[in-house]
Amino acid sequence: MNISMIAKLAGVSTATVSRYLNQGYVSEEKKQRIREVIERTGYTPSSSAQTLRTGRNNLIGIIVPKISSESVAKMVDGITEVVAQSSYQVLLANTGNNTERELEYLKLFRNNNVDGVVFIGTLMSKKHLAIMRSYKKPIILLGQQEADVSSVYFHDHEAAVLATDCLIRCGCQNIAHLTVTLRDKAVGRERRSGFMETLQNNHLRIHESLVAECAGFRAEDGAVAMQKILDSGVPFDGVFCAADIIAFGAIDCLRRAGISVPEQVCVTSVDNCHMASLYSPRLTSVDLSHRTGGMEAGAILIDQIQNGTQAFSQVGMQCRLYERESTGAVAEQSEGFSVLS
Amino acid sequence: MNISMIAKLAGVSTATVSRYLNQGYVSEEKKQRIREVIERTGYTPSSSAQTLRTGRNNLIGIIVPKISSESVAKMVDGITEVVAQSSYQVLLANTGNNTERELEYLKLFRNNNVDGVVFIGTLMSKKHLAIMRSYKKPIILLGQQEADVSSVYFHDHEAAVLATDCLIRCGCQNIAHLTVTLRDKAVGRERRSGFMETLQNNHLRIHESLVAECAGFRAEDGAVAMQKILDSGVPFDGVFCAADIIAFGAIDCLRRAGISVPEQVCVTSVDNCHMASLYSPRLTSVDLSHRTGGMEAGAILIDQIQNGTQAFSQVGMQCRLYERESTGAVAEQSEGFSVLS
DNA sequence: CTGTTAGCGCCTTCAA
DNA sequence: TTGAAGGCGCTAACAG
Repeated sequence: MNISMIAKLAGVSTATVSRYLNQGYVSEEKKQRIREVIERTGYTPSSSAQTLRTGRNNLIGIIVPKISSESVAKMVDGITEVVAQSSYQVLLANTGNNTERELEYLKLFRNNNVDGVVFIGTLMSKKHLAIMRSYKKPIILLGQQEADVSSVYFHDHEAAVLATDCLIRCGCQNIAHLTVTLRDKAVGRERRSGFMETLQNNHLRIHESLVAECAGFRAEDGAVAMQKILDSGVPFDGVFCAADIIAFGAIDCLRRAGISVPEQVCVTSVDNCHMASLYSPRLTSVDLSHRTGGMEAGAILIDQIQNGTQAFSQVGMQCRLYERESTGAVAEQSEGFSVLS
Repeated sequence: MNISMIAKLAGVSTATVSRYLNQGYVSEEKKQRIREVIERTGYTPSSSAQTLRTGRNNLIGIIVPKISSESVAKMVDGITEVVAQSSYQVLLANTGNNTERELEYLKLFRNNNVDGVVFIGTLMSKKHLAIMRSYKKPIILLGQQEADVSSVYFHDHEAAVLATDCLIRCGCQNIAHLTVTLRDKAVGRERRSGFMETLQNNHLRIHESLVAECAGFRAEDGAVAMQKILDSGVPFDGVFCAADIIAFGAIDCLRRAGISVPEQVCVTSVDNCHMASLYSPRLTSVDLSHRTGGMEAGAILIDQIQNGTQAFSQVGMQCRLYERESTGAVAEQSEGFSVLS
């Protein structure tokens, strides 16, 4: 079933059907006939033919490091929500944290396939930036901020400030930090600098032994790092963790060591993942608006595709602190199980 | 840059270049020349032209209810891993638990776009089944089992048996169950029937007031249902929850009621989500192999596409019980934070 | 082993 | 307002 069949059945030319389908320079009478035939036959134009002819694919590509990461899934959820309201569809490339594959998909998408790309980046190499800066198609970097690349980023530095500040307000004097690799600009560098800066602004000492780098993004990595700090023997009364999952590991480690949260040590982190409000103790954490960030990135991308504006835009998302039990706060009325309280 | 440019530069015909790109009925000498030109120019064939010509799209569609659900994300992760090893790419449709949209995407994919579909279903209506059974293209149902539709499903019934049996082995005599809507065959009907059957086989009484249906898949829904059972006043010493997230809500509710897990009440559930081994108490849960199920579905689909075998295949995934603190078990050596023990 | 050729289905001038 | 016609880039006979 193709356009010429429809044309024949409706007694018009293929050009008229095509106009009907697109712009609409068609008399009311013929419109009726065409509409009727299309409904009766259930005809849908071939997207590959349309693409071949117009060069437009109606496809956007998303490159993610790991779809089974909660924050990544939230961002993708946001993107798909926005995209679903347009005529675009989403091509998903899940690289499994493999940097080489990221580059491959970046190239693959550029050469063919898609009208635009959302790239959820973690470790940005020179190669990544080179490709992105010379990309022929609209591309939005999501979750990281880099010069000369349109990006939707999260306020990692500010989030760390909020989380650290919260510890200080709780009376913590000796604050530890569980960080991640500095090669990750957002989670590593930005959050660490927010932490450092806040301590300095409050004239608190930064003890080297109280900063430990986690080997990865697993709870176990957080527990190992926490243990390392415990082993150092330097006393502390607060811990700022670079991510919730690390905080869970850290709290677990503290529990095993017989240290209670928040009575002896307060804990904060960043991400406000789903379990943060369910864990025991409920975790004080900073929400970065991952889902909204995804929506924003999707909207900007579609706008760039449709208006051909390659203008750089850098958008930072709001972040917000949720104070919970791990810093001694009581659960808010609005969240958790208010039904029961 | 198209195939005829390459042909001209290499001094051969387009057909030869095409053969080089596909089957390869080309002399060694011309192969060399073509390879050289392609590398120099960075040429990639236009996938839309290929699709138009061959009818093959090299695209598979995945329809999911909610990408930000952990189990769904795991399945998608599995699918993408398998698909990445082929020449196919993945089109993701995230319906946001909207049944109408599921049907729309099912049709959209059928009419155009894709060579095959993996459908992660939850609530299967007559319409769903009708469309799937008359689908012109290979389609795999993932996570549910239905007659006349190729499917990769999880052993929900058996998982419930394992989880319930575990409670009985722990000495529980009055076991409650937090279930979900029976319209969800896998999570609702199958898990409930596994629970019922196990009680009967063990000559244990099923008390109506000890079975409560959760309004949804949120921790809060689990907490509300648990509270309803508490309010009934009927004593119980074990709870089997239809899903981990429900169990977290239930445990939270019990904690607020001053009931300790596992000392007074043992808790088990199904999903073995990431937090199950991190929660406090660590949650005894049955793993359904979501990720492996995704890989299986992807592999079967690609096989069906490539071999044209529309033969039905029904594959059930393995399930496995992980006994943890919520039923009084000590953490296994192999999981959790063995580094610290 | 290689080149010529005829479309795949659609959109888009151009002329009417 | 409409129809005729060319061609997007590629593949698969077919003939050599």
